[in-house]
Amino acid sequence: MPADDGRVAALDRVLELTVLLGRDMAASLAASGLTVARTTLLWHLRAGPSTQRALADALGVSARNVTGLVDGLAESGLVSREPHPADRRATLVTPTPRGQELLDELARGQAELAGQLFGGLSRERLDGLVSVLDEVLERLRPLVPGGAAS
Amino acid sequence: MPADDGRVAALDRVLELTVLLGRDMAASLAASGLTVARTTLLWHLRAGPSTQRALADALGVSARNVTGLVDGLAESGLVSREPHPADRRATLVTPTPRGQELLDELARGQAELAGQLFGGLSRERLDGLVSVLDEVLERLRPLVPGGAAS
DNA sequence: CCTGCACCGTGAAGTGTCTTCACGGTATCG
DNA sequence: CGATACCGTGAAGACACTTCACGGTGCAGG
Repeated sequence: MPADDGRVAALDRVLELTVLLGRDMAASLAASGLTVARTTLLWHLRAGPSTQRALADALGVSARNVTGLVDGLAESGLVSREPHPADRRATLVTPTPRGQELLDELARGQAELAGQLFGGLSRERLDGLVSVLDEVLERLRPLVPGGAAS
Repeated sequence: MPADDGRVAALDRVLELTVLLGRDMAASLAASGLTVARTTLLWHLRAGPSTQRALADALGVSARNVTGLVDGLAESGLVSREPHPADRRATLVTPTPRGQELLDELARGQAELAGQLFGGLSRERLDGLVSVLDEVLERLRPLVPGGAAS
């Protein structure tokens, strides 16, 4: 069935892309003494401080795991735990000034990577790529538990 | 710079796709009692038996790690270690009949996923996607250490 | 008020994926 | 025959995850 071949070829490209991108991120983060999981948690703090429970839900991991990740980030001086003003059970995780600097740097690195990957593409091809990926994501989301999480 | 926005938007899509696909694979494999790393190793055995050294290079991990992964797969009865006919230092990792069955099943699952993700796309859009991804991969490969590995 | 239940975060224990370093066995080349 | 490079693995350890159990807190309902 030749119709299938094109689809499997596309999936192969996507799979290789995920592998390569994953390695690239892990390597560049490791150069800064970071790990992917901790950085992902920090990244979710751009919008502002957050409860560990909320972070666990957002990342799709157990609350216990968030405790460990925050431990590591706090030890590196990137986030701080502060008491929740209204709920004494919860703790608010907040980026420190150093964490904020790092977040800005991460955003710059992301823009740079985007430029390296998609820099020479015409407007049409780029728009086409985004629209196809949106369509694929729309189909993939319901297949994955917690796919609605951003 | 609005030109940058489109590129970052594309990268966002790719990143979300990575996360979702990773979860989907991990979940469906876990349902079969497998893990991603072990299955990846098994997947590289489709072409035939292989030395652990060769597997380490192909997967981009340390030789020690391959020992552990093969241990797990052997314990599950999916691969077997056999002496290399010409080099008594090396061991050849070979899929067992059960491992072969599993490989066939994995290939079917991959084709099914490709159908679910890209099924309704027109020939043009699918070809466009593959060509854009090939171009992006071409740029990404040199950025990643070991990017030449398949 | 105060009792029961749901919730927040964390200690304990365990699995899986990875690493580096050291070592014994083997191939190979001079 | 001997130096050297290579193959796989033991030992020890880092990190990302999990479930289960427990103490502290919030929030009703009686």
